[in-house]
Amino acid sequence: MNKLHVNHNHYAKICFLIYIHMTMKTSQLLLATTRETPADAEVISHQLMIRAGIIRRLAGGLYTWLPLGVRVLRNIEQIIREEMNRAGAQEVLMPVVQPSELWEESGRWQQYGPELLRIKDRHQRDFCLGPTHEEVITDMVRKEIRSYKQLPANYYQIQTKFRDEIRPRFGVMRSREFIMKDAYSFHLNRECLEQTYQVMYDTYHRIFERIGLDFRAVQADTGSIGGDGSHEFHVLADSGEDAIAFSSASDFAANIELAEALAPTGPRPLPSQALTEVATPNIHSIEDVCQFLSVQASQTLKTLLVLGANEDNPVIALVLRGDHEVNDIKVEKHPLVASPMTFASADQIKQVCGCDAGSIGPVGLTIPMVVDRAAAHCADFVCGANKSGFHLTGVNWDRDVQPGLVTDIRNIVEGDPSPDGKGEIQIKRGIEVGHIFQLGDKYSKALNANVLNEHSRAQILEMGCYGIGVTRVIAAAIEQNHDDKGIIWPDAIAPFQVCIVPMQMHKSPRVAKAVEQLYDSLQKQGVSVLLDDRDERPGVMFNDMELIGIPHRIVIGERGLDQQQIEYKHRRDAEPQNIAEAEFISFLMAQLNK
RNA sequence: CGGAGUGUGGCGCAGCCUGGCUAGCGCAUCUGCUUUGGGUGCAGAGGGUCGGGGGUUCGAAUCCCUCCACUCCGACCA
Repeated sequence: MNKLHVNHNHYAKICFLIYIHMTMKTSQLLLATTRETPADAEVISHQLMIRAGIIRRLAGGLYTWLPLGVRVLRNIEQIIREEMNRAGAQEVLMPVVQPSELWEESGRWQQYGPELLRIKDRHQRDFCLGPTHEEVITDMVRKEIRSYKQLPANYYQIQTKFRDEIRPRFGVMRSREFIMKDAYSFHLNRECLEQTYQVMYDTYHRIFERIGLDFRAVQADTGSIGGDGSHEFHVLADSGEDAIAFSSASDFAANIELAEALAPTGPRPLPSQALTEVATPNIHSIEDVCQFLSVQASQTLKTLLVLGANEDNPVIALVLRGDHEVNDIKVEKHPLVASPMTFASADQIKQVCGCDAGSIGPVGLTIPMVVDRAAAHCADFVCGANKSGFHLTGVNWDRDVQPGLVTDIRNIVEGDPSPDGKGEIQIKRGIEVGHIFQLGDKYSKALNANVLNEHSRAQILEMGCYGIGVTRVIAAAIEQNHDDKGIIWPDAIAPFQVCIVPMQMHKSPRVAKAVEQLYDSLQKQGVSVLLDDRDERPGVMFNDMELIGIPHRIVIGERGLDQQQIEYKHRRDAEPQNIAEAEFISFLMAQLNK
């Protein structure tokens, strides 16, 4: 009995807290809207976040979240928490500041560049601000998890990260400090990892669907972090920094860096021209060559010299069609080429080819040559003559030069066949908001994270890691949902679901009474409401509410009350509609549950 | 890292080249009036060591030196 009573009080207290959090009057809220667009904000989401009073810049790549912004953040975090918990993950919270020892154990203290912000404490001990938490979580697991019976396990946190970006820009889209949900799973074997990976893949779909974003999961490169399977989750937006290749006919989607460029179909055309050397004084770039010789870029070949992976072949030639771009990720995977891909110096070029960069070509080269599939399919092409100021025309493989190693080393382009054999490639831009990896044993091995298996043998764990850029999701949501008046929040993450804009409330007791009544009953229904109780002109209030993107707007004025009506308009509607006062609450609840 | 640029009330800018009254303007803020279904109008007020330091000069926001901060562009040329 006593216990129940206590619980009841506790429950009432929680309700009260939520109550306060849900509703608000503008007179109590830091509504920091501005009429003018900041000069340094380049993308629309950054401009609107500042104008709507969501963030303020403190220093380069560092932002303060104002009350309105925090409400959006919390909404997103809540969705993520619910879905992660539902997927069986457990929440933890790890330090932002991390000791160098762990990073030395994993080898990343040396590997990471200046992006890792290193600091010393008063005892001159080395620390860093965590750009990610593989080391810390692996350390936790190796200390806490002893038995295979405790596996699999998935731990996540929602926490601040710091990466000292070369050039922070676009507001919170590429900031130095940002909030991330990162999760790390641990398994006895790869099959188990793959299962959890699939669960996370599905969970991410649920999360981004609930937030209300138009997104795609795409196959991605595993990057420097290592491992096998990886998907990126991209919000589609023209301002996105990443290019994604889609098939027009199937659900194939991959980061442009990873999508395989297939060989052109059909046999290579037969030679029809004679090999000719032409003088091309001061002509270097493909563009110049095309203009000078009146040929298409696709009829030319460019030859790049990069450093080799071993001393036997210090310089390697890469041959691509003039209109194609080299893909350094693909190139670095080639056994002959040094990783990271590094261009040969001018001196090395001179030594190997006997000419300047700009006149290099495959004909007569004695170093190993890696030829792109599309380049290998060209006939009667133009290329450098390995003689400064000269090019060759009418060049043909086999007849004039052996193609050597033919493979895929370029970026896929629009119109290429889809790698899965269905349809053509289309390219769209996306904002990366999530990334999931099968890490394997990279960190668990380095940090010796093992458990005893059923045979009482120590066994290194398999790991997966799963990130969501929480703050970036907000910017991406705005990029995707705005108009010339401001933000249009998806309902699930809006700082308030509903706003009430009263007309002349401070002069009309009748309006004031109707407004208070509605505000109270919506509060009781658990609706998150913002009441604009400022003594401002209607235009000011309308503009502010539209700028900050509240999805549902209620207007109460003498005019409507005379006819027992209340005005409703969704942020996306062109025109408001008048609803009978008596039915208004049920009407609104129906709108909210749409 | 390379290149370009900026720093003047809370924000956005003018003034600087050609040194000289009391450093201006717009927005925002405060007061009063006005107005009230789409950023209204009028009047008034507060708020600045002109990024820091040094120098030239009778006199420096302005010219010179130096330091700092920030922003933008570039980092595949073949």
